Amino acid sequence: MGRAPCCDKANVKKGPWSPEEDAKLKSYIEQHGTGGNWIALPQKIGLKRCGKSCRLRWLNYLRPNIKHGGFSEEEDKIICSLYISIGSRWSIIAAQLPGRTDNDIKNYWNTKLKKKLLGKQRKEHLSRRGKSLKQDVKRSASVGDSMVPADNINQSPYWPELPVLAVTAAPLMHHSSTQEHRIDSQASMRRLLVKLGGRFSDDDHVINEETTLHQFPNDSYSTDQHLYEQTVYVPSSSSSSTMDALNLNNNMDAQFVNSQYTIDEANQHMLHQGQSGIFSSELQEMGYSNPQRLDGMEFLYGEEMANNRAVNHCESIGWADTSSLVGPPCASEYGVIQQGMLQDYAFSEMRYPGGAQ
DNA sequence: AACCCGCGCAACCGCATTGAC
DNA sequence: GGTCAATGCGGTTGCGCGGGT
Repeated sequence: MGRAPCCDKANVKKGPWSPEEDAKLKSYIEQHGTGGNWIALPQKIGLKRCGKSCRLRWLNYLRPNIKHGGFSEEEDKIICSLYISIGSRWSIIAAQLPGRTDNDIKNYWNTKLKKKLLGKQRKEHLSRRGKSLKQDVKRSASVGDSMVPADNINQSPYWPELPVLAVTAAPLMHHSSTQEHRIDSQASMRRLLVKLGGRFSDDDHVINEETTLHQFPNDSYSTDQHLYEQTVYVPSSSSSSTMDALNLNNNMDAQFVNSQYTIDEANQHMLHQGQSGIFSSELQEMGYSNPQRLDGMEFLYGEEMANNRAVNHCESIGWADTSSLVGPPCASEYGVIQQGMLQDYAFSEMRYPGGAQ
């Protein structure tokens, strides 16, 4: 029992749109609007197109103020940051980039940005691999031991130097203001993700975590507002409309869509928690003994992260609760992209061992 | 010149969600 | 509360183009 088709496929034209069709659709919508019914619209204009197709054409191409191509460095960072934060929710990401469509961003990510990241990842890997090898040779020579670097004995051939992340089972409860802020931010991010539709695999733990997170004595609006203010930046230029939207309802999605996400802040939050911990459990499930690998992503996080990671990778992290973030609609995608990158990377290593191309 | 291959992008497909009844 | 149609969304496909052989 299949799904009923949205239109009569036999009488519907498919494929690229002609300029005439574009003109018809554009002029009609500019004059009359969509009429709230995309299905009926093509018949009204006399287009042999599916309503969905018309909608897509309008949204992705004919709509005014659409930008195509030429993504800036800033936009790159926003896309990457949001992808890491919320996964492949392109419509939400697109809402943060005026003039960009979800389709455009999706294509850009799949064809360029992902590769760009992998390129950086690879570069970093090679440079550190070089350094590591030199050190290993030096060490082996001084110890007079086997030529096999001690670090590499238990490692996958394609993952020559992955730091091990120790994931703690419970949030850390330190009392320095920095730590408080850290845990606070972590909980904020987590809650934001939950509100965006994420969920946590260890729902049983969630209860415990909620009671453990003394920073959040209750679930009051003020707390949510606090976390929202922490994680969302409302640009002054559009503050009135955005604030209207915020005041009109408590729908976090709407708030998110109608506001500007503080990318840097979000990154800071995640990075201070050891953001890559998010992936750890899933990667471990996938059989990667050394899941902590974000090489090439450092540019998203800045020098601080790049440096901190080296220091922190053996420490317990306060992001432990979110390390188990899984499941639809977005959380699992962290793992997916990480998995994708890992697989891509491993594959390229198989083809070009040692990075020689 | 012909063919192959990879890339970028527009469009399609089908599932999920929403809203009206 | 259930059903169904419309809409939204993300993944995937297919085509055109340019570069390489």
